[in-house]
Formats: sequence, C-alpha cells, structure tokens
Amino acid sequence: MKQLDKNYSPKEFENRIYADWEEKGYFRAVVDKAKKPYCIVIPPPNITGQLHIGHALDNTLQDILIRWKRMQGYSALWLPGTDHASIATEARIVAAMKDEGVSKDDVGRDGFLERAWEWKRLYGGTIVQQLKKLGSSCDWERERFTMDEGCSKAVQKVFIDLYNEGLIYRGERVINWCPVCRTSISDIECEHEEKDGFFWHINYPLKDGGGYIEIATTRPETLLGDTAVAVHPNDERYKHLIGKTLILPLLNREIPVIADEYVDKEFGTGAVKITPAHDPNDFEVGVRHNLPLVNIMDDSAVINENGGKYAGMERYEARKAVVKDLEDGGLLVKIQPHKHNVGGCQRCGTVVEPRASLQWFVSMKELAKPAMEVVRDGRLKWVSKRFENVYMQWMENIRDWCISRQLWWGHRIPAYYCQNPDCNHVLVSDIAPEKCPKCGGAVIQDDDTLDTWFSSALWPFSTLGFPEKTAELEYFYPTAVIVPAYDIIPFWVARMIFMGLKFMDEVPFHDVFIHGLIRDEQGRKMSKSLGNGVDPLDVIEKFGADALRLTTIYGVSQDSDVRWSDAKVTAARNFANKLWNAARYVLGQCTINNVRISPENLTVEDKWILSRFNRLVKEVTANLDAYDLGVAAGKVHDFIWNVYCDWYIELTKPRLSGGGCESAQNTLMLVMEGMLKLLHPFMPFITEEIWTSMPHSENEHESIMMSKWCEYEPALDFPEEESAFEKVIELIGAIRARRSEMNVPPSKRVSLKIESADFALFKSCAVFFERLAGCNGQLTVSEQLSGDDDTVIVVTAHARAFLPLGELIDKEKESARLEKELEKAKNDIEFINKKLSNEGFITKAPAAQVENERAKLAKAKEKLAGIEKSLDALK
RNA sequence: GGGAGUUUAGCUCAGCUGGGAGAGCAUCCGCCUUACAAGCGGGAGGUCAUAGGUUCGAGCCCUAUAACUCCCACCA
Repeated sequence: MKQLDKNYSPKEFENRIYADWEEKGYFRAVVDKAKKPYCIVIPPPNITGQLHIGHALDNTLQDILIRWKRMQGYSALWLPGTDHASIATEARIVAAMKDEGVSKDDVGRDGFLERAWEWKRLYGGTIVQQLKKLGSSCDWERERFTMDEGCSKAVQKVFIDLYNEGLIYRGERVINWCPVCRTSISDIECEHEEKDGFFWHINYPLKDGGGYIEIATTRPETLLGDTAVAVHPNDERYKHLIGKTLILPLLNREIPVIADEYVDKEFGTGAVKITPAHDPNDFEVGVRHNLPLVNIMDDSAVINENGGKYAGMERYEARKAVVKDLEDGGLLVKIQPHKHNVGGCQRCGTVVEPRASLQWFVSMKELAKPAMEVVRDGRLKWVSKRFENVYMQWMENIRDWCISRQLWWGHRIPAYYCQNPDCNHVLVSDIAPEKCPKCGGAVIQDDDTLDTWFSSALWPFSTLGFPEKTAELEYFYPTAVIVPAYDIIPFWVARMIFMGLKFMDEVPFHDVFIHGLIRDEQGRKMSKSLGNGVDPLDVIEKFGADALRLTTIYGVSQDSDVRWSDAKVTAARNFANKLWNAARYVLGQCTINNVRISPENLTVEDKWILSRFNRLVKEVTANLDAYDLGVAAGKVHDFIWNVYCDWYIELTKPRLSGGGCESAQNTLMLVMEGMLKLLHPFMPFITEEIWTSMPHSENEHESIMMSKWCEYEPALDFPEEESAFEKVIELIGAIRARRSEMNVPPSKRVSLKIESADFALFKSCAVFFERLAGCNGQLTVSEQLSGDDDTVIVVTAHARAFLPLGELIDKEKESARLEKELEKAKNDIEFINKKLSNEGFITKAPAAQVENERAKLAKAKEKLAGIEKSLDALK
C-alpha cells in the first residue's frame, strides 16, 4: 500500500492515473445483456478546436454522469469523436495555403483534400488529448470522426433516402451568402444584429414622363438588380400608376409598377423596389409576378456584368458610386438615418448577401412534426422547461434547411447531372454512375458538399454503426442523454431529434440536459478578441483537473450561465487539499486491513456519522437522478468538510490517541470510502489516488472508478442517536461561541458543569467537552444543578452549561446578555403562540405543520426556563 | 415586433411541492489546538428590484412596473 505524499500536488498523479485507467481498459464499454445500457455520445468538438472552458464544463457534466452510471453497474458508454467542421477547417487550410502562396484553384479539389486530410492527421487529435487531461472516461477505442467511412456511409444513405422520399430537393432560392467564406449558409448560421444604417430615398422616373415614384432602400446598390417597383393595390397614392412603366435609374432599364399585398402602405414611401435575386421577400414577389431574376454579384460580392458600369466594384464601393451618381442625376431625394437588422456570417462576421442560387434543401415541415410530438407525449424529456420552449418554438416556425455548401471539405453531395442538354437527368446515388442511365451521356457529380451539421445530426446512430444493424446500435440506441450548451439547440439537438426519429424510428436520446455558458468575471462571453478566455490547460497545470472540474459545475444550476473566477478555482483546490489531508491523517491512524462494521461496538458519535452519511447517499443519488449535479457536488463537499472533517475526525481523536480503537477506525474508513465514492464522479483523480492508498474489504474493486456506487443501508440508520448527538454538538457550539465572545483563549481550560435531562448522554460525551469546548477534564453532569456566583451559564433547549470564569465575569454585562436572550426567547414563544392561536392556521394548515410548531414551542419554552433560572441565580 | 430569463449579504450564487432567509469569497475578532494557515473557532452584514393581489401564512403563486441579459422575426 503506497503512502500519500505530504502535499496535495495533483500534477504528480493525474496523468499517471489516467494512463493506468486507459491501460487497464476501464473506459471500454461493451454490449452486455446482463447489464443495462447507458450511453452518451459526445458533442463532437471541431478538429480545428482547442479545448476551452466550455468544453471543460460540457465534458465534466458528461463524465460525471458516465462515471456515476458505470459505478451503478450500467454498461456505460461514452462515445467520443470529432467533427470535420467543414467551413472552419476549410478556412484554416485556405489560410495556411495562402501563406505558401497557393490558392484552392491552384491545387485543385483532390490536392486540396489531400492537404485537408493531412491537416486533420496532424492537428485533429489535439483536442482529444486535451479531453483526456480532464479525466474524461470516454471509450477511446470507439472514437469516431464525422467523415470516417461509417459516418460517410450514413450520410449518403440518409441523403439518398430523403431525396427519394422528396424530403430533400434542389431549387433556386434566395439564400444567405457569405462573400468571404464564399459559400451559402443556412438561416441559423446567419446572426442578425441591429446596426445604424441609412434609408436612401430615390426617385424612379415614369417612362411617360409623368413624374416619379419615390422608393426607400437600405441597400441602394441592389437597384442594379431591380426588376419592378411594387405598391399596395389599395394605395390611393399609387393606384393610378399600377401597370405603368418606370425607367430604372442609372441602367435605364424599363421595369413595371406592380401591385402586391406584401407592401406595407405605412412603411417608407409605400413603394418598394423589387430585387428578386437579392431579397427573399422580393423573390417571392418575383415568383408571383413572373419577374426576371437579375443577379448582380459574384461569389465575393463584387458587382458582375449585370451591373453595367459598376461591374468589378466591391458591393460597398458600388453603393457609394450608385449613391453619388443618383445624386448627380438629381434622383436622390434624401438620406435618413435608419436602424435595421443586418445578418452576419456566424463564422467570420461578414455581412451576408442574400442571393438567389440553386441549392439543396431539406424540406422540414413533415420532419418537424414527430420531433415535436415526442416532446409532447413525454418520450423525450427536456430537463429544462425553458429550453424545451426554445426548441418547440423553433420547431413550430421551422423553415427549409439549406444543406449545400460551396466547399470542398465535407461530404460531397451524391448527385450526378447528365451533361446532355436534351436530357439533363439528375441521378442521386451512392455509386457514381459512369454515364447517364437515361441517355448514356456524360455525367458529372455535384461540386458541393453538405452542411457540417448534416452529419452531426446523425451522430447518435451513425457512431453506433448505422446504416448497418449492429449489436451496438441495437443495445445502446436510444442513448440516455445528450449534454450540449444551449447555443446549439437548433443546430444540433433539434436536428438529431428529427433525424433519429426518421431513420431509427426512435428518439436519439431520452433526456436533453442543457447547460449554460461559462462567462468571465464581468459576465462577458469569453472570446479571443476580448482576450478574456480562460485556458483550461493552464488551470489544470496550476490547480489540477479535479479543481477545474469542481469549479465548472459547482453552483451550476441547470440553465443559467456561470461566471468564472480564480477565487472559485482556488476554493475548489482548497477543498481537494482538505480532503487530501483528512485522508492522509485517517489512513495513518487506521492500521486495519479489512474495513468492517460491528454495530454492537459503535458509539453514539459513530452512529451519528453513519446515519448522516446514509442520508447523504440517498440525497446525492436523488440529485444526480434529477440532473442537479451542482447540488449533489455541493452536498458531498459540505459533508466532507463540515461534518466529517470538522466534527467526526475530531470526535475520534480521543479514542485513537488512547491506543487505537477498531470501531472508530472502521467507521472512519467506511465513511471515507463512501465519501470518496460519492465524490469520484466529480473529482476522479484525487479520489482514485486516495482509494488506491487505503485498505478495503475483499469485495471492493482495486479502482474506485470500477467500484460500486453507495447504497442506503438500513442497518446503518440510527435516527435516535443522530438526533441525540446533535444536542451535544449544539451545546459544544454554544459554549465555544460564549467563550469566543468573552475573549477566553482556547488555551484557558476550565471545569464544566452540565445540567440536562439527557445527563447520561452528556456524561458519555465528556471527553468531547474537553477536546472541543475547553473543559479541563473536571466535568460534572447532573439532572439538577444550581449556578455559582462566578459562573457563566450557557443555555440550549436541552441543556445548561456552567463555566467558572469568575475573574472574567462582569455581572452586569452577563445579566444584560441574559436579559437579551430572555427577550429573544420570549419573542420566539410569542411568535409561535401567535401562530398557534390563529384559528385559520390551526384549521387550514396541514396537521404535521401544526405539530411541528407545537414542538418548536415546547423547545422554546424549555430554553426560556433555562434562561430564567440562570438569571435568578445571578441575582 | 414577438418570446424567454434574471433581479436575495460588499462580490459570486443556493433556497426542493408556500410554514420565521443560506453557503463560498471578502470583512472583523481570537487561534501555528500533534491531518490541513490552501487551516481552526467565533462574529458582523439582507424592508429577498418596486407596487398591488391571492392565502391562516409569500423570497417562493398571480398581476403590473423598472433595470439588466438572451433568443427568435424579411418591414423594404
């Protein structure tokens, strides 16, 4: 048996322990019909990612659940993996190539993918190594990647099936285009922000020379793509102009005035320029009125040949030029400041350009229905009602999902187009056709790849073997719970739900356990640009992974954000240190080989701690069941520090210094074992290090992570002794407080007399008053005592204690103090009496409550009597 | 424009289905008491955002108001 070092230094053992667990295969979870399955799939971190504090929280929560369930005897699989993160990774590779002076086009698609895979090989594992530092007990042998062979097969199968059912379609729509990433993005990847802009009022002249129609726009450059001006059909101001022709300024193209209900008469000038290729609403109007689409920009938002003389200008440059030319031409009426929402690319922040283009979409309405149904009928439970609402609201208002991306890194869309202009056949297939099955013409594959989130949506089943019907899929699906932050509910959680239901006919997970974000001390989001990010690896280096873990979840309530502070980590580390020292002491004292409890030898304080521990087991397990992980951790923490260390260890010292005592040793060790188990999911390293340094009973596993979770033991429940001993604690506390108030130094030891109806109890606890209440060993306990002139009297509801502190007593002060206590006691009684004499309370409050108040009254009366007696004696 | 959340001690936050307000840090007092000064003992500090209401009883339930935060939404 090894000995614990004098100092708690997690660096000395965390890595060693993790390597040992891994080597022994403790993380492995297998299909075992004798056990119940419990599976969590990790939210796959991006291969471009570095571990940040959010991952630390996310993974700590999952590891707690997995370790707890493993200890409870489940076959607990935590399935790890990484995400290819198409857009982020591609940007990274492009940037790296730029340093070399080459572009995507220079190296070509194959060359690019070669580089990407190489990049993945070199850096994709970084984050995995970092997760290990946290103590994550993932089954690494099952590690997956969203672009590995199996996941890619799943993606193909799902795409093809949805296409064949008509749930995936290709069509021309106005989508969000990022001119920097040069790809389409979905609606949720477009983040709206209110910005200060302008309203440019422009006159569009009528062809017949009969004046102008004034329109207002926030994006004047889109004028180049206008194909109509719309007014409301009932707008008296414009009714007579409907059907007339306008001359589009600058380009001198003829466009019609049309009538459409979409126009709001009250807003702007009541006349709207219609740019079907660059505005989703205008697009709809265009469809209704059969207007031509004029796309005026290229991939990087540079004006194209449709923009006349503005061709080649960047969009904002073009805006300036257009405005200037309008002004010069006398068509600019006015410029008004105007706040409006601008969409930005989630990844790079660039203002997105709405742009009509041919893309692939998932038709959402039908898929969303069952995804809402399972929440309503309880098959899928959101731990947080609040986020259930977010989810439901999002699902109810769902729109079709644009899934094609103009990127190379990702799952290539398995669609093939016949090049024969007379055929134009589209084939969607997992096998690349050599020629068009219809006309025999040449075919080419779609250039685009799929949205990263498309493969993430399949993660709970693709990682378990889908589309194959594997034993793992059969056993572990549906998984138990998913543990993401709230910011990816629409991106990931929602999509896994409808995909799971569609392809597995079953929810992907039973519970959704959403957590908040970790913010900095001022409550700001951590970000690179602010430089306020906390690097978890630094924290581990300084304080240890256990302290980091405890910090992230301590005080985490289910859905709110948490503030990070160094003070919190320090507190967590100090707690680890406390436990370390307690264990070092207890292990040194307890020289037994086999922990065993013999109830007949137990003292009242042994029974007290066992009973308290028993209750702790019940509560902590219930808290974990309810996903109140922070509460559970808090209870274990408080028990270890405030009950076990502050009281029980001290209480055993007399017996241990008296030459060893088996029942004390056994109780100390048994409770230590149990506390370590309860703490293990939260702080795996320190608990293991202590565990492997202590003796256990034969049936315990050599590793704490594989040992059995504590259960409530009826044989170790001692409610009577528990409440009896609380009386002793109460009196010790009261004596301490009095001595402290009177500035009596701990070194000053005095004799003590105790008066109580429970005199036998207090007599049996004499030694504790010596040890913990400054008694010099001369203790008298009796049912009936009278105070001397020079005694200080301490009163609790169950006892009075007399301390001969004659020289320190100021009789007047003492009497004033007692008067004050008397006053308080009287107030208490009056308060309770008032309640009990209130007829409404007696008749309407539950009986137990009334009984409770009566007991409180009795206790208060006893205390009052004690104080009165003491006052009399003083006089 | 809709919707959600927050508001409790100087700071960070608990407070379960309503029954006389809690912790940690900070602060103050006293202690190197043979596991731990990263510690031990003790204390001070709160009209639970505001105003109404329901109730025998409200930090908790209802209504309104204010401040802060977030999500969703195409008013050009």
